[in-house]
Amino acid sequence: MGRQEEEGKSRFQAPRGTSDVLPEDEPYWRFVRGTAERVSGLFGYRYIETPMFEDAGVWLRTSGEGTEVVEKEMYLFEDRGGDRLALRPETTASVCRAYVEHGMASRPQPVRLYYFAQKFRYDRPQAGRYRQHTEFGVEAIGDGEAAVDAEVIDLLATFYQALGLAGLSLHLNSIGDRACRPAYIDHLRAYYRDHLSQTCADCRLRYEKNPLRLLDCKQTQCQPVIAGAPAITERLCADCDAHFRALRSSLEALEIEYELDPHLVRGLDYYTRTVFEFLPPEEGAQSTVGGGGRYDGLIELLGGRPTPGIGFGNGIERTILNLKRQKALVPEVEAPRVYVAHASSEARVAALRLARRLRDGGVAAVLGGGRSLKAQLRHADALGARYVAILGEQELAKGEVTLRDMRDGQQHSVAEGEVTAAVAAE
RNA sequence: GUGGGCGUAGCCGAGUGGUCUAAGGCACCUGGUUGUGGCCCAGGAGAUCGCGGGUUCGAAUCCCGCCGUCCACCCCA
Repeated sequence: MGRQEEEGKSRFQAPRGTSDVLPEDEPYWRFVRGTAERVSGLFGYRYIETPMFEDAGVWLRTSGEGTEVVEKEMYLFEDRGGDRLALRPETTASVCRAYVEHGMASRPQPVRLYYFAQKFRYDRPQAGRYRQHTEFGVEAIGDGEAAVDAEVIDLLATFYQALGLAGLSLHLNSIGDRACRPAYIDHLRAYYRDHLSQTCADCRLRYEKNPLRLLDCKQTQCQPVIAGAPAITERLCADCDAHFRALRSSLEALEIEYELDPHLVRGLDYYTRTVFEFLPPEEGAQSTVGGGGRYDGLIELLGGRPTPGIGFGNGIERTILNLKRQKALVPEVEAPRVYVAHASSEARVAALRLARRLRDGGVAAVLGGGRSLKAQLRHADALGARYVAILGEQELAKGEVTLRDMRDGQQHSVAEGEVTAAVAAE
């Protein structure tokens, strides 16, 4: 940033990995957000908003030391008072912090929350991956039943359906809990110990730091090793196994198709049992549109009583990317209904007043002027205005307005007081 | 963080060492007489050729660094 200031030459640009949402994209954002709110409401979820930055400990303590998010992707800073803060890299921990802080354990359980939030990660950008992105997410805290897992997945599937996004596939896995995962990891390590020489360099690191990730490696040389690796779903403890079975039968009852993916692992350490992702049909690395899972130990890590929870995050930029790819139709944002033109400078004030009057009547009106009537009509056309109200000497003299219908070019005189009604019809 | 591609007006894009004080299209503005859109016609404005340095008599065109972007890895939404 200092560069531009020092040199005083380059123009400013949005920081790497960030972007501006321009009016052309507004319809998409409006549609996606509106749909998210509507579907969340249908499922009884209430809106929550947490700060964009908080005590870095919220994430340092919960996300896991070996994870990328904590190790190198957080925007960490110290404020003027010396507090160690971080830009929100992940929303679940924030929401859980709020749950604990506001004593939500004393509300009817589970507490169902949804949010629209920006997240920040210092990552190398590419298509579908940004340093700032927006997420629609949901958390159901306080109920460990598999039925809630199914509900959360159903909510996300309903959201996609309402958007008209087709062809997404749901990948599902269970990664066990504190009772059975450590034993599984031991098994996995034992298996890999004999195969490390056949794996890629990254996998040798994963073996040490994040063994579950071994299963997710895409290197071809590692595939045979992965294929022979023990599956966690075959080593779940009785409780986790029962939970996973209950979830699957719930999904089947809801007729939600899923694909069991024993290699599905999520990036944060706090996940337990259920993990899932929705993937679009297209190829590409940055493909996951939405994903989530259960986090039964997270509230405790944040100082609350042991409380189960489950949620998902859905990337809005990726959602919109997919809507565009599928050429989905999204509702257009309405063009102004009336363009108020004035044909003489004497009529300027009258135009101002007419515009005000229209708006008072709930009609969207854009004020023209400052150029020829021809130019104003051209302008009105470019804006897509349905009507042009013309005020000039003639109209002023009679207290009327010439109202032009831009669809067919028909125009007629209307008394000034009747313009709103004339234009509002239909 | 690693490897690679790309970077010419708001957008698309020609031009790859001199004829470039940079083509064309879209968009924008004005006009085509006297108060009227969309088509057409004419005109206009708009370019530090991403930024900085170097090579050369001469660079948008070659080299280096930086920035940005895209692709793959990594990671994830």
